Amino acid sequence: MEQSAGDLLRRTGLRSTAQRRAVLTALQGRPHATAADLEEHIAGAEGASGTLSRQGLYNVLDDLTRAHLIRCIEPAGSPARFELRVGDNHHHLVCRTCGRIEDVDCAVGAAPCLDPIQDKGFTVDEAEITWWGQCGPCRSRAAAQHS
Amino acid sequence: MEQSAGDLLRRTGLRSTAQRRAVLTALQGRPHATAADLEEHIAGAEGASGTLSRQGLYNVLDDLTRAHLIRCIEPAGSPARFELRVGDNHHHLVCRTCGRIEDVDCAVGAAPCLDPIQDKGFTVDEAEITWWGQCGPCRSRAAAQHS
DNA sequence: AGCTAGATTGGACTCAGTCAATTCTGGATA
DNA sequence: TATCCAGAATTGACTGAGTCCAATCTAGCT
Repeated sequence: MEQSAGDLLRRTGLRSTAQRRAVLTALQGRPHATAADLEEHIAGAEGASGTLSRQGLYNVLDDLTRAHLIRCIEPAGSPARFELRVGDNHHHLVCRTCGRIEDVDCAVGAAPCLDPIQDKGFTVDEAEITWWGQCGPCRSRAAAQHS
Repeated sequence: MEQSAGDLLRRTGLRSTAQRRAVLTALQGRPHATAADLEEHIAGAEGASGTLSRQGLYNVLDDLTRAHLIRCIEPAGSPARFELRVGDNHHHLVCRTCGRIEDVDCAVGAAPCLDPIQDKGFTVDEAEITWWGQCGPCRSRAAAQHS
């Protein structure tokens, strides 16, 4: 795991540093983590290198994003969130009540929404879709107190 | 215009205050304005009430948003932006280079993207689409210096 | 004209992220 | 395997955007 993160980095021409490996590892099983989530997890991680400065974290996230190893999403009202899934044209469902985020696969290319009806002279390179609503648990909780 | 803003407010059960009327008026012809844009415009407006505190501005924007008189969008990397167009299911094109935002009409209900393929138990009430790319002028400018 | 719930103000504060100068280190080279 | 240096990390001050709270004001009902 550590090894594969290192390979991944080297393959994309980035140096394999403890900090970058730690961020990649922390993101596994922690989809949509915020910078604060990662900072906390890495600081509390047992094992060798358990430190990473705030600035360092932002640098790493920026480097990995530009290398397309991770993706950054910023739903309204939330700090930036990061995920390992890249290049699969997936989108997001966000719960207005608890902020939970779920991935949603979307047909690539075929869906009309991926091509704006009027492109207004823009060269479009990405379509980002966010569905807003309420997740099951929050809906149940709201119904239970039927006020 | 002042009058119609007042009517609009009263019709939705909100008090017609100088500050709220000023914000609604400022938003006409200023689509996708940020809070700072509005603050500056209102402070510099000739006519009677040219003041509005920062907190007041955010309160007004919040009130108007909850009354569905305006809509708030927050493209990644940009402060919140406000617009008068509501309830018409339109979406946005954003230029990665200059930040310009254009409205794009989208087929209501019919487009597959408006219904997530997997809803993961969510009750979805809004689909928000942002197309990212480069606008015509920025593309020309970039091509001109063909570096 | 008076009253009061609702609206606005001012000022301190938080949160997320950035800048700049210095120090450190991965990994290519000799 | 030791050296070197461009790329990476650290520290700490700083900014921008928005929020909190307590005091004051006012739209519009009576």
